[in-house]
This record gives sequence, C-alpha cells and structure tokens, in this order.
Amino acid sequence: MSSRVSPLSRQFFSRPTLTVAREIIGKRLIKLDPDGTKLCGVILEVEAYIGESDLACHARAGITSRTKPLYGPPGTTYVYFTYGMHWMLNFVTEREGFPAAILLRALCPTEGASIMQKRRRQGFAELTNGPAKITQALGIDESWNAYDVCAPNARMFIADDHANLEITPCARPRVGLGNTPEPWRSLSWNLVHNK
DNA sequence: AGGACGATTAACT
DNA sequence: GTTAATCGTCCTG
Repeated sequence: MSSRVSPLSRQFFSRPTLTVAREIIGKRLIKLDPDGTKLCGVILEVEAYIGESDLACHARAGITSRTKPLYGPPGTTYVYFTYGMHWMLNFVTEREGFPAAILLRALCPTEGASIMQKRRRQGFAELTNGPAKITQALGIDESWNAYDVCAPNARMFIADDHANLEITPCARPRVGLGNTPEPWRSLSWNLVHNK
C-alpha cells in the first residue's frame, strides 16, 4: 500500500504571513481530482496580504460576504473572481479572526502537465506563471473557496515533504497595485524563488 | 441606482 | 507599450 503524503499543518499557516510566504516557496501544491488525476506543482512565487490596515488587501473593507474566508482559520482557501473572468487562489494565514493570506502567483508543474496543457493550450513555460493561469490550469473556481487544505483527507493541499532549508526567496513589491496608496504599494511582500 | 475599478491575461501596434 | 475583454464588489449619491 502506498501511503498518502500528509498535508502541511494548520500550525504552519498560523504563523506570521511573511514567514509562511517565505517557507511555502519550494513546496508542492497537490490537487487530487475525483477521476483519479493528480495535479502537482512546486510553488515559485507568492504574495502576502496582511490585515485590514493593508490597503491592498481585500479585507481593507472589513468582513463582507466576499472576504469572510480571510477571517477564517489558517489553512482555509480564499478564492475570488476578478476582472470579470479570472479566479485567484489564496491560503489564509495567522490566527482565526485576523484577515491575512498569501496569493499563489507561480508554480512549476511537476505532475499532470498534459492535463493542464489541455485546459490552457499553451507551452510548458506559460502554463502556470501567473495567478489566474494557475487556477485555470488546475481547474480551481468558486467551488474551492473556503476549502480546508489542512484536513487529513483534503483533495487539495500543500505536501509536507520538503525541508526547504536552502531556499532564500527574493523579495520585491507586489504586482498589480497601481492604484494602491503608499506605503502599501511599495512594500516588498512579493516573494520569488530565486533560480 | 449608477459608476469606477480591479491581487489579470492575451492580443494587439 | 497599449488595450479590450468582462462582471462582481464597493463606494457615492
């Protein structure tokens, strides 16, 4: 019998958002679909959104029907719709009641790339190198909102199987915040796996 | 009730 | 570098 890789713990997500963001780089996102297909990719780029005081964070408007998952337990997904056509995937961090999350911005596909390619109709390099490309390639939409990725039998989770000690992500300002006031616009809360 | 805008992407010039 | 696509959310009145 093959044993299932265990999901990253809720404790992992419960720490400060920038710590979670740094340490999740290089780990594998796994999605198991009902038909048995397995999609997997190494996380290469994430972005932090931290609290109601962060004017780039959706929680700046407080708790609403949209932002409710941000206030949920760490390890909850926050999947939202934007630009009238794109889905974005986040993982909630810090303590329940404090709205913070990391946005997935880039992956390197390691399993199921052919399935992703059918959905995206692009070459390998362009398959998951953007936040909305990831959700399209993995088939993630509102039905994955407020999903618990720490549940023992979760169908989507981060694999707890890479020590990740040698990776020092590179930090830059977050992407796409053209209208966000300073200082939030320029905070280096985007983390990229260097190399 | 109406309008601006968005944690984007692909397809242009 | 610029722009259309496309619609839910939030802010204004």
